[in-house]
Parts: sequence; structure tokens; C-alpha cells
Amino acid sequence: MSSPADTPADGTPDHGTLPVDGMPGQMALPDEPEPGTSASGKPLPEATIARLPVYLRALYTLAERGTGTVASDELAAAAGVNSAKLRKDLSHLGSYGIRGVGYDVDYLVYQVSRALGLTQKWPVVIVGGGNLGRALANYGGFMNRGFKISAILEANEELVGCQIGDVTVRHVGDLEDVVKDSKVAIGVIAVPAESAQAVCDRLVGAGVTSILNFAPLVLTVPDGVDVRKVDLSIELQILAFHAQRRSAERFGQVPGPAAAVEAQAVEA
Amino acid sequence: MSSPADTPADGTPDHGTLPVDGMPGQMALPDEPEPGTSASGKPLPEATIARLPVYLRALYTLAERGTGTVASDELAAAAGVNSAKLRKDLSHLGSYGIRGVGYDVDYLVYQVSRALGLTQKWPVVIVGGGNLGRALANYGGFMNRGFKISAILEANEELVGCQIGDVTVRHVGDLEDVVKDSKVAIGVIAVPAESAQAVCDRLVGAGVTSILNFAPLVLTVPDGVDVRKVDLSIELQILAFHAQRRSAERFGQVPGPAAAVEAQAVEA
DNA sequence: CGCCGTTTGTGAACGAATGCACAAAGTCGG
DNA sequence: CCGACTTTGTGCATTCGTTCACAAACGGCG
Repeated sequence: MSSPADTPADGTPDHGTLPVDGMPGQMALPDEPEPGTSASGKPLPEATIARLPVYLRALYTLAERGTGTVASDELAAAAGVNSAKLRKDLSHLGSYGIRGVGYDVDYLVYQVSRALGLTQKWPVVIVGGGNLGRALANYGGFMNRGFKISAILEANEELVGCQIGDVTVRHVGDLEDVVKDSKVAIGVIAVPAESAQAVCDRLVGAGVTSILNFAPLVLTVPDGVDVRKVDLSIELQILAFHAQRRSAERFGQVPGPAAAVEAQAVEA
Repeated sequence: MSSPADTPADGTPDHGTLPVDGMPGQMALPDEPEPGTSASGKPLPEATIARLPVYLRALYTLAERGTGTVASDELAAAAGVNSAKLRKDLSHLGSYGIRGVGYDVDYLVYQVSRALGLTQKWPVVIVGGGNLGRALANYGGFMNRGFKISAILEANEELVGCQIGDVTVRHVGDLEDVVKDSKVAIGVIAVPAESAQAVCDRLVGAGVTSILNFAPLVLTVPDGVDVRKVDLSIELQILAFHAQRRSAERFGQVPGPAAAVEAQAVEA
């Protein structure tokens, strides 16, 4: 826990050549807050947690570009948020910036990763080897940082045995074995809505406590299981709402999709 | 409020055979609020807008099951939210429930659809014919309600000409033509991060004002263009955070993915 | 060594969203 | 026609999140 032996950026910080993955060499910290709690002992605000991955991605991009330190303004711009918000978010993790200078990129990558629990690789099982499952498996550089695909499972016999990335598709019957053998705690559901609840039940039964659901339905799970959903069409519908709203402002009355474009074309 | 000529469920409601698509027969309304504004003239809360698609999906499910009316409790349960929240959300659209009874399902489907601007079909162009683009095109019943895929565009010559669902993949060079010809107002970016900004610029240049971005980077757009992003890995990272937090509660110290499952197995 | 410009971290004001609890408004049975 | 029961719609208190604005802290320079 303690052992404040070395400073964050130890003596000669080797910016430029950076170990983008894993924690930098010997970065034991002054005092690190408990996982999941802010520096003050209070739990991290949910809104902050949701933004940390965005910051992390921006930080990786900066790191790859060789940026050693970054000010909150720049990082905020790269992440697409307000700089005050960014500073408050980061302050919940601890005081990891240097006044008058900014944040050490590598150091912050490590701190944010640690806060999110990504210093180790979580084994993940993807159920569903269709287009969506394949897209997920190939999400590449970002899926792989902090996660490892233990298996891709599929009911369709024809797909079993296929290679997706460096993972071979196995039959969904192996679900329980995979979860047990690889100590999988996170399951991803990428199957049609009809079979989603059944898959969910099996995942939970096998011991999975975190589920990411891509199927368009509300899953029922027992207490203690964490479900998050990603709906590919909800965001589209929100866009439609705003588009309608914008075009309704130009005209007096109800617009319709086509009118939206005409209005836009007229003004351009 | 005014002109109570026809009740929502007119005389003999033909529940069971329902025109799931489109607005029910002759449901002219007492007074409909402007698109994008609540019944009181104030704009709809953003949080409400984000939940309307969820309600809509739950309503469609109920409608297919032949449910004629539904109480806020049931609908809330089906949508996975608090019933008070649901009622408040719906009240922003207008007073479309019947006290002591509940909501007429078909009628509410129409009202929510109208609020979201889904009474007409928005033409959408999907850029990227990879796994993700295909998954989107096949999202089926929910992608199609309120949206119509004008084209799927792809740079890889080998994929051009393929059939995805009932749409033929065209070359990305046709982007401007497609947008112009079909009066597309919504573009979906499903290409690798490297080319996403370039695609975005072309979409905006062609007149698209709403963009749904699946590429893992922050897009830069001029004012007046609405961008929403869906990041397949962010939700996973949030799950990792909570999983870490849960397992940290059981033990005293920093856990790691494997420990999480062990803890879970022990208690089960 | 002390001053100056810069940038963080945060208290405080504001605004948005949630959830409670209940009156108003409807149905249904008698 | 009335009274009991059900369910909506909403005022209110509270919690959560955002934004402002500034003091405290840092590096660098003369």
C-alpha cells in the first residue's frame, strides 16, 4: 500500500519510448486509493467512470505520438469534453498532475488503467459468432487492452472451427467449461434477441457476474450480476430526434426526413 | 384536453391484429406538441429522450404479444426502469394515459414514435461494409423501424457488389451521389479509426448533419452537425471497473480478474 | 532568491435528474 | 348513482452532475 520510495516520474522520464501496455517499470505510488474508490475514500461518480475510458483512449493516442506531458486543455479537447470536467474527473483518482506543467502521459495512462481495473487482462467470452461477434473480436487495439478473448461460442455448427482473429470458434455447448476453465468473469452476448435470455441464464449459472448485452431486449438477472447493454439502434433514434428537432426549428411545422435535407441544402 | 371526440381505444379495439408499423388508422390527436418539445412547450430532457427508444421497444414487444393496455408498472418493468421515472418521461410527451387503466399500447407506440421523429423512414447511409457494417445492416426489425438503408459503402473493391440483406454494397466513391440522390441526413461510420475522420468530412461536405460513429476516436465536425458515438469497448471497461470494485469489497486488497471468479465460486 | 506566468485542484453556485408520495381522475361493481 | 379501488400525472425534496472562478502550487528566468 505505502512505500513512497520513488517519485511518479522517476528522475529521467523516458518519454518517447513507452511501454504502452502494462504498468511502466517501477511505478509504486505514494498512496493509491482502493480500487473503485476516489482518493478521498468516496466511490467514484458513475459519470466519471463512464468517461475514464475516453480519456484513456485519448492518452494512448497522445502516447503513441510521443507526447510526454499534456495539459488539461489539450487532453480535454482530444477527449471531446470540457477541461474543467476533465480535471475534476481526474482529481477523483488522486492528485496526479503537476501544476504549471500538466499531466505526465505515461503516468496518467497507468493511473487511469489502474482505476478501471485494467492493469490485468480480464478473460472475456463472446457468445455469438455472427457479424457482431466477429466485429467485436476484431475490434483490435482497444478490445485487447485489458481484455483477452477466452473463447467465441456459436450454436451454428458451420461456424464452429472457424478462426476469428487468433481465436477459434467453439460450440456454445462448451460455455460452462470455458467459463470454468478460464475463470471468465465477463460475458458478451452477441446473439439474436430470441436466444439472448437463455444464453444469459447459462452465463450466470456458470458464474459470470458481468454481462455486456448487444441483443435488443432487457435481460433479467439475479442480484449481484451487472448487466450493461449496447443498442445499435437507440443512438440512431436519438439522432433522428435531434435531426427532426433541428429541421422543425427552420420551418413552422412537422418536417419529415426529406425536408431536413432540403432545408440544409438551401442554407448551404 | 380539447376535442374529446374519439377515445384512444375506439369502441371495439382490435387488439391482436395490430398494424405494428405506421400510425394506427385514424388517430388524429387533441393537440400534439411541436416535435422536440414537451407538452408544456419546454424541450424534452435529454435523459428522457435517451429512454424513449427503450420504451418503444418494450411497447412493440407488448403489442406483438397482443397486449391492449399496459400499466406504468408493467411497462416500466419491461423497460427495466422505475415506474415513477417512466410516468414522468411519458408525461413530457403529453397526457396519453388513462387513470385507473393504464396506457393504450398502440396509441403509445404512435406517440413515442412521433416524438422521436420516426413516423417517417429516415434514409441512412452506412459507410463500411466490414463485419460491423454488416451487423448493422442485419440488425433487422429495429434498424428498419423508422430507418431505411439507402446504401452501404465500402472502399475494398472485393466487397463492392455484395448483397447485404436487401442492399447492394456500393463503392465509397459514390458517397456524395448517394447522399444527394437519397436526401440522406444520417450517416453511420463503421470504418477503421484511420479513415473515420476522412469519411466524416466527406459526409459533412455532402450535407449530412447527423453522424453515428462506431470508430474509436473523437471526430471533429463543424457546428450544426450532431455526432453520437458508440464504442464497443467502453462499456466493457465500465464492466471491468465494477467487477474489480465488487471483488475488492470481498477481499481487503487489490484483486485481479482471476480472484474475482474465485471469490464468486466460493460464495456460490 | 524572488517574481511571473502557467496550470492544477477544488469550493461553491447552478442546473438536471431521480424518486417519493399524494391528489386528481378514471373504472367497476352494486 | 355512489363509493371503493386503481392508476396516472406531478409538486417537492434530494441527490447527482456540470460549470465557474480562483487560490494554491509549480517551473523557469532574471
